[in-house]
Amino acid sequence: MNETRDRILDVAVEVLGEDPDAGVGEIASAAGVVRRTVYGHFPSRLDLIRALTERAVTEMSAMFAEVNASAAAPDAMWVAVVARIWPVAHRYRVLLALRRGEYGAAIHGLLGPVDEFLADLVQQGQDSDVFARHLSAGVLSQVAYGAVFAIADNDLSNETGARAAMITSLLMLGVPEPRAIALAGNQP
Amino acid sequence: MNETRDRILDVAVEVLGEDPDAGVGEIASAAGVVRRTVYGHFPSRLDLIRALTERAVTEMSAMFAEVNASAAAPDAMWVAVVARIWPVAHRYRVLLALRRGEYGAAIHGLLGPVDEFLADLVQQGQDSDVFARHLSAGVLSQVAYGAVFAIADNDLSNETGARAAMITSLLMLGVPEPRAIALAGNQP
DNA sequence: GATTCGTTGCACATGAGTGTGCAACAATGG
DNA sequence: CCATTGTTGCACACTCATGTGCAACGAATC
Repeated sequence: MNETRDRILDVAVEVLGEDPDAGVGEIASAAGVVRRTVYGHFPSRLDLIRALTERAVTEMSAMFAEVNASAAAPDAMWVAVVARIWPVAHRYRVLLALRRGEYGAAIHGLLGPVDEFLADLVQQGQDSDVFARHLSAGVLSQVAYGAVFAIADNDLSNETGARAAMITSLLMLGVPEPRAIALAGNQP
Repeated sequence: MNETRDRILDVAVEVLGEDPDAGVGEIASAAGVVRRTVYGHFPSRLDLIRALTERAVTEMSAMFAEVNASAAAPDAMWVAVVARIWPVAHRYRVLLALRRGEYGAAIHGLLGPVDEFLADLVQQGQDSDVFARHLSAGVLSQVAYGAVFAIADNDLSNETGARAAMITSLLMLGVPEPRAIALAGNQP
């Protein structure tokens, strides 16, 4: 039965979001299960976190593929990405915390595809003069979606928050304010 | 003799910057001292971190007072702040990590003055229509200087990095690109 | 030379988290 | 009814960081 396993993963992302150093015991309790059961599904705490991250990355990669298929302009694609990430951004903020911390190195690799896609998107934007070049595509993409998650963390995650996250990230990508506001107006 | 005590604090900010969960033992070794000695100066690990934070806040507050005395425009003051923070931004990135993690609540209070100053600065900028209002002054200031520290962390902390951090943070504050570039040109 | 002060090197207690082993138990389905 | 499978509830060993106690040691000071 994968039901329990799935519930553990669901709850783990939540608990670890609250406290990235939460123990297996806390996760188990929150999932309404005993610590021993968690070890039945995941040999070690690291395996749990790995499975958790892989799951999130898979989800996001699918979303990226969808957005990529739209073949829109880079800034419009960025807005589409933020719009789709936003509802679960607060949930997945743990990914940002996980790459620092104890298992940082192990997790960093799993997040590779996500980093790549965003860096590519920013690169395309820079190549077509839609995004600015104050920073390299790699760093700029990291900082920009770092800002999105930071806003999701500080602001209440409501509708106006999504707009604010879009506009703020677009601005720091070098998109002029009028166009940023226009793009944030019509979310797909 | 405060010489040892100071060295411990110096080294602690560095070691904790590498790994916010570093133990007292690691800090002691890095300071060329025995674990027991650290406890001689700081009753508990929390006391160490508190002293460390207080020291950093004191330093930054003095800098803020200086910048504030210049009575320049908010965007120019922001540039001045980033210019002065930059040389030690990589060193003080631990402060961003410390408010999450175990002692987050205890540290958060100490950082109050810093948050206040920056929020006030952004608020002034918004009041005088120099900064945009996609976000409240409190959140916007947090996200903006979060971006500065993120850039200091990812980019090599060189001269061009400082410019990039200024421009990026100014952009997300809503400063138009031409003015942002102009402001970043002449660092005091 | 005696004293003070900071440092050192242990030993020790404590607490918390990890991971394992094993027996019992409930539900599911052949 | 029986067998499989997942869960539970211990007990246990292990590691690791924290914090304390105490004797000894070295250097500077009186």
